[in-house]
Amino acid sequence: MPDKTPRNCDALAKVPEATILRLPVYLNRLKALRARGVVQISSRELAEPMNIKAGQMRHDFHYFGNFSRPGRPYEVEVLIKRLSEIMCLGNSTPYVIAGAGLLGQAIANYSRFEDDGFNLRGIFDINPRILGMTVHDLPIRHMEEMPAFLSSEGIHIGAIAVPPSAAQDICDQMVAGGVRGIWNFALVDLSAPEGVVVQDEFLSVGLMALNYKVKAGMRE
Amino acid sequence: MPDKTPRNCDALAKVPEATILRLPVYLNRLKALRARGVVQISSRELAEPMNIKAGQMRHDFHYFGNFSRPGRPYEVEVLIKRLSEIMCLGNSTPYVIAGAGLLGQAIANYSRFEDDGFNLRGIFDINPRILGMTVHDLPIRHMEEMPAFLSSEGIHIGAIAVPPSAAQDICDQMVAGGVRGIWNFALVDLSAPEGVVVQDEFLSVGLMALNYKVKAGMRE
DNA sequence: TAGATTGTTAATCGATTAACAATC
DNA sequence: TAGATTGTTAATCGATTAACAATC
Repeated sequence: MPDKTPRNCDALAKVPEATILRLPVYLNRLKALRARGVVQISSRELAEPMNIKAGQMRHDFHYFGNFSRPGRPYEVEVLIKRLSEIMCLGNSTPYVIAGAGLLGQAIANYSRFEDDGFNLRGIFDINPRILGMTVHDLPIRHMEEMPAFLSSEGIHIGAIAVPPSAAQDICDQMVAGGVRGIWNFALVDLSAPEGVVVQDEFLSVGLMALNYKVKAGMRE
Repeated sequence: MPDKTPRNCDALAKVPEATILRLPVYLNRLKALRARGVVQISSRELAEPMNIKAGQMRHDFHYFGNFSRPGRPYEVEVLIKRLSEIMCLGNSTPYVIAGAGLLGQAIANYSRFEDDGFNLRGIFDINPRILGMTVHDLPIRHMEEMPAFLSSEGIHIGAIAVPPSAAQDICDQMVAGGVRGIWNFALVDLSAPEGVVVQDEFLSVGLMALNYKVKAGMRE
């Protein structure tokens, strides 16, 4: 069985968006299983607790070559390694947070991101009362320092956790500092130049969708 | 032009999941426009800043009848009203938060949810050092009180912002208290009985997907 | 009228599911 | 062998896009 392209981060092209969004879910689950001491697992045992069909998961894997051999279960460790490569989580990825309010601090202290290969390098705000205070072992710096900081540290990912009214300005500053990916928690549609990825994390969308499904379900 | 079904919350059935997830995005945008004093707007002006095609948005609207008349632009106020009805955001919806850490507090203080018709009624934790402290004008109560509180207040929606190891237990308690929709921030796959909706809000999925898109894009 | 807009259907595109050969 | 599993393709299903009639 000849090994198919693509092994790792060289993938892309025809990999569906929907698959890309499921890979992190698989990875999370696999890490939880590894922590419980699970070494081998079948596609059914892996997929079904996530409410995903085993065949769909195998189909997703198939975009990236072979993860096992027919008849043999998956090795948890192998899957974690392969999926981490595919998701480009190999070397530590530095990022910053703009906004040191409760949400910014919650993100900063969410240690799980570090297990996944992300490394918080700076957190910024404009509130003089909290400047210099420490969050997750980092001093809160003034927002004015951010663009130069981003350039000198070579950081390409930034999270925006500021009020909507300030978000576009912060976005522009991040882009000026060389950021290529913006994780946006502010409830505004940011405009960013071609080549900069904006990933919206609109929490109220999830809450509204949940509410809809609950109320729709209660009528049936 | 006879008015089509369904006017409001009676929709469902054949409305695609993808459409349901876009309605809150439209609603957010419309509220921002209203705040800026915009009264009328065309589908193009409304959709394109959200990176959504005007035709797709009209197609989405079409599941719920007519929002304007051919040749006439949309009235911002009318759209907000109609979309709010469709999303069942009419009367205030009570909810609770389990976990009063940074993330739980961030959710509690995210005032936007109130504009959207949600009403935080309780926040629970087990850490004795923070019990009784006030978050968003509510005392932090002990988790043991939660099921009875949920029943007596008739609350159907709960957010889980506790460590993954505690999440399934909290989920079970919420279900016991009558919750029908769980907004899950803990990185575990919860199992809940038929009829209970679990909406996962796995932040690390968004960060990993962003990282992938950035690194994939940088190679091209 | 001429240009622009919404409502609506048909055509295209993409994602999921089903099925099964190859393998253990 | 018999039963179970992965890899892989084809068939189905659902969502997006294109196109245009009706209307202003």
